[in-house]
Amino acid sequence: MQLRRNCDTKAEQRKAMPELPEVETVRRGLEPALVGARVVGVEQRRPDLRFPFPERFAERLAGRLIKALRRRAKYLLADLDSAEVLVMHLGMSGSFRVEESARPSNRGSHDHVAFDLSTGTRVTYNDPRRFGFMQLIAGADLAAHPLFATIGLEPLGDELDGAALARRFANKRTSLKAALLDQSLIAGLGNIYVCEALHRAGLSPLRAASSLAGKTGAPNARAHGLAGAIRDVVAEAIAAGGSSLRDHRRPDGRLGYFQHAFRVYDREGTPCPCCGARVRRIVQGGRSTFYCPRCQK
DNA sequence: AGTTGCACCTGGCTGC
DNA sequence: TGCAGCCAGGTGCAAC
Repeated sequence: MQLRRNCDTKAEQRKAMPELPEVETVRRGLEPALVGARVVGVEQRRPDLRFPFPERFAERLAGRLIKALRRRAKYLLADLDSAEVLVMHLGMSGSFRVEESARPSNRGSHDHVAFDLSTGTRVTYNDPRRFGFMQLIAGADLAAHPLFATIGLEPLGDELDGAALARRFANKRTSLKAALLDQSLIAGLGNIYVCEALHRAGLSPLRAASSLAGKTGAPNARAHGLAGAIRDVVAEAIAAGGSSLRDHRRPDGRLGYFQHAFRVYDREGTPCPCCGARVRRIVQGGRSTFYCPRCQK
């Protein structure tokens, strides 16, 4: 099954970071395989990823029923019948592969964990850069856990609107770009979707985060526009199957490929699709920012 | 306290 | 052709 099509831009060939839409796509792909299944075996091939695996990781998972698979920000949360939650983060290059246990493909050099399920399915986690990690956390402690206690608004659903955005960004001295990347303000956005949302909203990444509210603190048109742009960009990417490109496979084992063109991300020097001006690349906080200097003010 | 910058890690690309 | 060196990025933590 080959889903790769011709790639025409550098971005499509090269970039594939699991931001919220990609993680949600992975969740939806893994859900049918995991939920309702029991873990019958865990093959853990190294002691750590970004962080060490939890103590007695395989032992604590063995025999457990997976009751649900949720997502919070960029985290996948598998609810177990032991009242623990398996928390998984894909880092920058993590991916899952689903196949039959009886006929597993050759072990990849970066296959770090494999879960064998009661259904005869094997789910393998692969992560070349090992920026991902897994944790086991008691369900009752999840909300207060340091990983989740300070996480910001979900861009999906109805909690993110202009007022919430303006409130969160009020008094921030930093740039819109940096504020949008801050997971404690808005959850799940990474470099790609921040660039895209700002372009869509027509706002400069250099603009002060605090400029989304008027003197009274009320959200202005920029706040409403940006909130809408974030929701739209994320929803469209999920609908398109996540912008999962080369080093990010969909959990069914296929290359996650889809029709999705970034308007500015990694398109330095190419014409802005809105006005034709050349897309500019700058560095903010050590990260590339791509934007249109004419459309985005 | 709020903000900035670096380390972690590896594959892929660029330039010699 | 081969190889060294740089770049990408999410997160946590150290340093201003």
